[in-house]
Amino acid sequence: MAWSGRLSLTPPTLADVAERAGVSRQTVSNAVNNPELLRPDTLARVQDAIEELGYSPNRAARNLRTRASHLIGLKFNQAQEGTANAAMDRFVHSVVETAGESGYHILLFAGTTDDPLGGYDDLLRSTAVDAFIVTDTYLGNPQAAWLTSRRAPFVAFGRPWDNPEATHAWVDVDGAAGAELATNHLLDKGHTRIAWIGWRKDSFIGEDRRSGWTRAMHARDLPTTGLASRVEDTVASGREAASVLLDEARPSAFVCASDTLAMGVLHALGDRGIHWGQDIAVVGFDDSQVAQVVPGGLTSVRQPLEEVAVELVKALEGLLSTPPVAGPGVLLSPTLAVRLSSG
Amino acid sequence: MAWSGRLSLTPPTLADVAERAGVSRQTVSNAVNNPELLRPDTLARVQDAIEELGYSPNRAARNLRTRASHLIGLKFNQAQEGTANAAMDRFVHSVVETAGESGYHILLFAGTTDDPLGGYDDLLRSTAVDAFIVTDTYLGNPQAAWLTSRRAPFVAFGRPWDNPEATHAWVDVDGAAGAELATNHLLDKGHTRIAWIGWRKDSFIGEDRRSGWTRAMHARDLPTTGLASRVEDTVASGREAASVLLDEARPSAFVCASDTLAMGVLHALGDRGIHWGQDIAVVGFDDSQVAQVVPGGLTSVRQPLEEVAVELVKALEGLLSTPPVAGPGVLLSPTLAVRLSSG
DNA sequence: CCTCGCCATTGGATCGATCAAGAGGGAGGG
DNA sequence: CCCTCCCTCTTGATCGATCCAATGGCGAGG
Repeated sequence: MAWSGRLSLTPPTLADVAERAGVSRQTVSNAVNNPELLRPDTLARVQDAIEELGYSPNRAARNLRTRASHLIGLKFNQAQEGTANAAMDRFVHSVVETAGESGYHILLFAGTTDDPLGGYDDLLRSTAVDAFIVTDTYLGNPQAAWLTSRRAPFVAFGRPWDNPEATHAWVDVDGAAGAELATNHLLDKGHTRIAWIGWRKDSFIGEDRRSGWTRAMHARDLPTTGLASRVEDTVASGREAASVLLDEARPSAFVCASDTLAMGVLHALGDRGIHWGQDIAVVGFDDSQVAQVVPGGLTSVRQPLEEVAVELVKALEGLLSTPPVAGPGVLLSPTLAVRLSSG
Repeated sequence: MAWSGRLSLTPPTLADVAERAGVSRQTVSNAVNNPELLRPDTLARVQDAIEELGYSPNRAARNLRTRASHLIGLKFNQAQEGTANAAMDRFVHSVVETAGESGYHILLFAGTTDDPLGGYDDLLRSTAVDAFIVTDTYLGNPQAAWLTSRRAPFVAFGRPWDNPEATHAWVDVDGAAGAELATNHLLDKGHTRIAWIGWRKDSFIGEDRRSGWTRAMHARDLPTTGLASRVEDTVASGREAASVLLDEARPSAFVCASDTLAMGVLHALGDRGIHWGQDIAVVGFDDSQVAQVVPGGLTSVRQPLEEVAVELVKALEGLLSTPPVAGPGVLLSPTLAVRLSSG
């Protein structure tokens, strides 16, 4: 606090504290970083001086010497307009909070989808960040491989689908388990003809989630043929797919790979004057804000993003410790937020 | 690129480049920061060396010497669960992108609502950031005053409602104009009994938006008495308020201070079997994802967050230049995203 | 041909912290 | 009584960039 009132605009340095406390610079440094090395009375004296001067170590100087910035790079991907996938918001918040507790801050940088490596290179070379958190591990995304080749420490939110040999740390949510959870929820309610609306076949995540639906259906000896549709992740596609399925397969419930698609289903049901929730059940995926506020509420699979953040930070701490500890992948289980759309 | 293949894990330094190019360190520094000072042939030689070695200036060292980190602090506030206000997502993305173009990165830190100053102090004292972007300028938030007293450079997204004397830079969106836009849109469609559902009276922002509705109504000599309700920003409150208004005031349209409240209205209309859009029009505020994907779409006032980001960064650049240039406040106009809920 | 002035370029000091050794003093063992 | 060891604290060097003042070379003018 103190220095803010002084005329000089430069914050106090370690040397200032040392002088005031009548000790050497190194002793002040130890008081901050290795208090157990000091005699209790000396420690107290130094801490008093720190308090009086309002001293806080200069990060740039510390970073320069220790070759660590305590910053974690995260590319901020904006949610697509017109979709319901607002997971980034919750995820980023969790990461910021968890990382903060471990002494790390999050540095955001912009990313364009057409240049997936943009930004990483510069931050890495200028040693601006200690590590990265990589989020979009969609098919063919070269980030992980590239970062590995650069020996850059990073942790991925998302499995390395296209490369089972990948050795980097990752954390993911079991999408199949989520879809299974949703399907079983509907099965328990007595539904037998449960349709699936998911993403196009080239999406590993979509196929993973779909497999959960298949698994749950087959476990009860129920057929899945003709009950699945794979489309783009837009409301319009979901609506269209639902419409076709309603005509051709007469399902009594829908499980969707995203809340966006689920909204499309609600739309299609509304078109026909069908009361969703009562007549036909719908379950979405991601527990977006949309699921939460749509009248009645949309039952949706909720990813444990807070846990994901905790695991990511834990993995990062392992990577950045000496010697680095590369943990294996972590797979977390989602939960189901039950609302009126499933009856 | 080159150094990634070397055995040594330390990136090349300015001295390495200097040696390779056969010039002094200062010349390399100039090649990077003041190329116009060098003779063209020298510049080319140095740039070649930089390229060959894959050199990028070490940020910590640069930050230490120049006393600037080129980082902007931003407290990341998570959207409330169960509300539709996902503006943070769009806003942060815009800021990250705009700041990036000016050579700044965004450093996120966590904030708890009960300790509004948490995080600021530490970042400021450790000179981790050059400036802050402050977003939640709700009533009684001490951030702005506190930062001013610390002489910390910052720009606010939001007017200093409770202190007209405040001299800091700010950027805001004209909420009154937004509500007026929405109301006029409905008036043009022939509605005359247009209700308002807004926030509690102690919200400056809420009262500002409300004034736009009043202004538009009065401009056409239409009454507003009995047509307004002020509640908490939740779906349930909006639903309840709409229900009461429907019984007591019989409006043919609703203008709401948020998409969350508008969703409550849709809910109330659904309860009564009223077809929103056709029978009764509804307009929300913020153009959240919810407004975009709800069946038919919710007409909503859209804040020009991209422009806001541009103005914020512009103001920051002024503040951080030497000498600092403190711009006045900037007030931007929102637009209206028209969808089916308004007919 | 020599001197002056200008501009590109150089070498040393510096930012503020931590690292790596080393110094001083008291306790314990021979 | 002396020596060793340990514990606490100090001193000088260092991280890699930029600032500052000074040097060198070159062309123009006398």
